[in-house]
Amino acid sequence: MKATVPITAASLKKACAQCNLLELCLPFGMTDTELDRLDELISARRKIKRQQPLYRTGSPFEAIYAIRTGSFKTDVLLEDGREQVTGFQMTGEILGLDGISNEIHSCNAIALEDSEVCVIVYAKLEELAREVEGLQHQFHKVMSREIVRDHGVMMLLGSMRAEERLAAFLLNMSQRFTARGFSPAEFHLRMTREEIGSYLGLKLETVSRAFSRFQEEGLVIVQQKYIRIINGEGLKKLIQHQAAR
Amino acid sequence: MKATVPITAASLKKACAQCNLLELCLPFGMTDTELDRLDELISARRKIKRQQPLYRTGSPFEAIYAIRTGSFKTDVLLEDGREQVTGFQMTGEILGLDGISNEIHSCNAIALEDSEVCVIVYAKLEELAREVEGLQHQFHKVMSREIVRDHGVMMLLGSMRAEERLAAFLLNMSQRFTARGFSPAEFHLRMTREEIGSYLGLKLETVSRAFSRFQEEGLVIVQQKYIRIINGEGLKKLIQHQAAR
DNA sequence: TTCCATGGTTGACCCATGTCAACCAAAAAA
DNA sequence: TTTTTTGGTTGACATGGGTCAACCATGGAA
Repeated sequence: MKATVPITAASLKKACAQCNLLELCLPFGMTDTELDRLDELISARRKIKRQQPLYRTGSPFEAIYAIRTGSFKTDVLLEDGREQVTGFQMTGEILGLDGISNEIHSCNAIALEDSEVCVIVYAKLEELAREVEGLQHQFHKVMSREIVRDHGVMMLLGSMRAEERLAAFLLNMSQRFTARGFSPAEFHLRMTREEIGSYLGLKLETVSRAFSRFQEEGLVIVQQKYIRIINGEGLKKLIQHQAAR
Repeated sequence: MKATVPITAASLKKACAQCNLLELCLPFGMTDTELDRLDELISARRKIKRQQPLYRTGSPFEAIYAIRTGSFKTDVLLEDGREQVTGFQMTGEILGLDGISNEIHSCNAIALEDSEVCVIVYAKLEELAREVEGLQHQFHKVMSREIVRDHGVMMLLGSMRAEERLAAFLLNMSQRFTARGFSPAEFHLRMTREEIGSYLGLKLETVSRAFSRFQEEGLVIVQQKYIRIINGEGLKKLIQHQAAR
């Protein structure tokens, strides 16, 4: 909690109502009158430096977080050091839902770049959700969406081959950048090959080779973390038509 | 909805308060006074025959379900026919949370044996959760637990080798049977090798071979779906000490 | 500017798991 | 009962992706 910046009432007034991430974040779909009530919800903002944790496995759960700027990864570690990246999160997305079940976080959330989050104290969220129907509903949707997303990742990990996984990953990133007003075809990845590999259940060499093959086939242009999608349809076909494994 | 059995007020009065699955199900941890209010929540029960769907991908979402008897699998299908089993559910566990996000179910829920569920109309649940704090809290915990569980499966799929996955699966089943008052060491699996394989991201032959190897090593006794765990510690060690892959 | 550290690429080789096929066992159907 | 179907086991072989190693590129530090 060290880097938490408590914010004056003035600066956070209309925190959500004025935020340009409204459409992507927890308050999506709420009415204006409902939105006004959200001002009570954001108690503070917090800046996290690149590579620093927002929270760690085992730390007590007291808040969830909405990403204002930057991006994160979440991961789970095994005793023997193996790491499984369980997700990459971008602006407007919610972190910390894993903590509700046991009042302890069950994964690490690490900033991929210097980032800022809105701190949503969970007790306050529950309280407000009981009064504001739209907030309750949206919060449930956010949790459900996370479950659906996780099922998609299981599909990736359990049933797809290396190139399909990477193609699905790129299309997913593209779609999320698009939703944030960036180009669907051109973006900078914030994570390393190793982190992509961990997420996709592959070794970094395999990720690197798949990128190279995509480039050879004219599907994308890759320059380290810079990605340009040349043939998005080709990537989609790769996923659909590839033989079962 | 065809097989839904609307139940008379009398028969469902105290539906939850009297249910012996209380400790495993949604109402866990609620106070007695809170529990009394749950009677309004269970609108009907529904019987599902083995192999029949409780709901399907794409069907409109209107309720979640608590399993009273029997068990289910949930799966996601790709256009090309590939199946990913995303989970196996036992008594007291909640099905249908995937539907909240888009008001459409995003997976299939199939009965592994003749089963019965309590139908919890979602609109009613939200309504009641706004009034009954304990219900709200428990519901959030159930969703969060599902997210944490899914992360565990990602760990399995992304970072563990075949035998580790199966060992983790067996230990998980054992633990869940135990929680339901059955033997930790002896149980009947309700799913086929193919379904286990799909869940674990393996082919059924690989599952079968891993079972055989466990048996050779004296860790378990396997007779088709009947499992007897001889050396649970051995299974645990298998997961912890196996070299990274 | 040069140096160093980190991250990325590529090649050669290997092994865990997939594929294909035969056969067996149990349960369901006739 | 016998027959059929479905599910499970096992073997032989193939291959996708892992492992190990060398090298390259980039960006930050000095």
